[in-house]
Amino acid sequence: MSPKSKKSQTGRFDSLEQEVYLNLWRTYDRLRSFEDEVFSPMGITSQQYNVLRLLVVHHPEPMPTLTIANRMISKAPDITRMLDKLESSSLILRTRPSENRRVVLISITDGGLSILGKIAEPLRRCHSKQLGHLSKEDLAQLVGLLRSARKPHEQEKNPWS
Amino acid sequence: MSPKSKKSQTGRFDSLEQEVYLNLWRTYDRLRSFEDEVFSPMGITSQQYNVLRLLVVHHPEPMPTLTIANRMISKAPDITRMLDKLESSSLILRTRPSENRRVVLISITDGGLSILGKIAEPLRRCHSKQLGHLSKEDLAQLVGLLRSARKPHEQEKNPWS
DNA sequence: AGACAATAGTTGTTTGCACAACTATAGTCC
DNA sequence: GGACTATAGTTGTGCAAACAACTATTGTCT
Repeated sequence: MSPKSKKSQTGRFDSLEQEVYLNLWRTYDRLRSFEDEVFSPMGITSQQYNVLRLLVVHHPEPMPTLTIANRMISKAPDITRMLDKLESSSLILRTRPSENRRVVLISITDGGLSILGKIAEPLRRCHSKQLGHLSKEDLAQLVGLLRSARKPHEQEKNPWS
Repeated sequence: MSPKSKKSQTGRFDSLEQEVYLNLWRTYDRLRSFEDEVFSPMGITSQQYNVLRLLVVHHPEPMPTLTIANRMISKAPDITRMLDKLESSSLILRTRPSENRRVVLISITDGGLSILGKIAEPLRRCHSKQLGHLSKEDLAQLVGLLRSARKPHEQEKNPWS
């Protein structure tokens, strides 16, 4: 057996794929901490922020609960309790239409809109702290690679695919 | 105001940096679910697997608790309880040396080594399912971009920088 | 030697995440 | 039109993560 056996290709990783995955994990973890600094003083989590953001895009149309869950960045089996919190802080409103009493429609309130307004600027600064050191070309390339990395794992007709 | 105002550059994102971050999050989340399928049948989490992996690299030398915590991929404020679980499944061993009774040295047991052996092959398959569809060039480029993305946020003398 | 600071882990508590089982409402098909 | 299936949310439970406060041990300084 030469010194060039199976594992020597990537140093301390078992495969190039593993190296990518672990780098992805690490990078996500490092960058996430910056976002947390923006959201936690406002009393919301990044997942909750994402719900509000989805609602703004559709505003003034409301969205059904599970439609929101499916469009979340990270999947949300706990959507009900999450909306509970947003509702109790009066950032969203729930209504159950009489035409179809199965669905629960969610809409954003003025309070919700106002929080988004207050967050916008600090969040922009946060993203620039996270990644502002990369060139536009690198950023664009990174988006492209990430997209093709997860492509086979996204279902059709999903906004992320 | 032309239709090409501030936000039109990236469609539904506020900035290119945000687009990268959200893509990073989404991609990490999609790929993670595959790993979970490998680890949970073995009764460990991916973080616990990582502890074992660090220990193997140093084996047969033991490692102090906080050294492990610092080398983890995602930071681990909960390291004690995590090691508790590994200890109660007899995958690691704790010793408190009499020369310095502040530190707790952790070493991997035969049971721990054996679990790693059993996981190796399914994990390799998992990584290939996650990212096997990308070319070696794309993978290498992705690692490079991820590394430079988090570079300013890693401290010196950290194995991830 | 005694006070103070630094190091190394542990524990308390709260909050978030995941999976599965459950309830309620609406549509379908003899 | 009553049984069956599909859809839309909700709840129960257990485990993992985050942050801060705490204990124990060692090193330092006068």
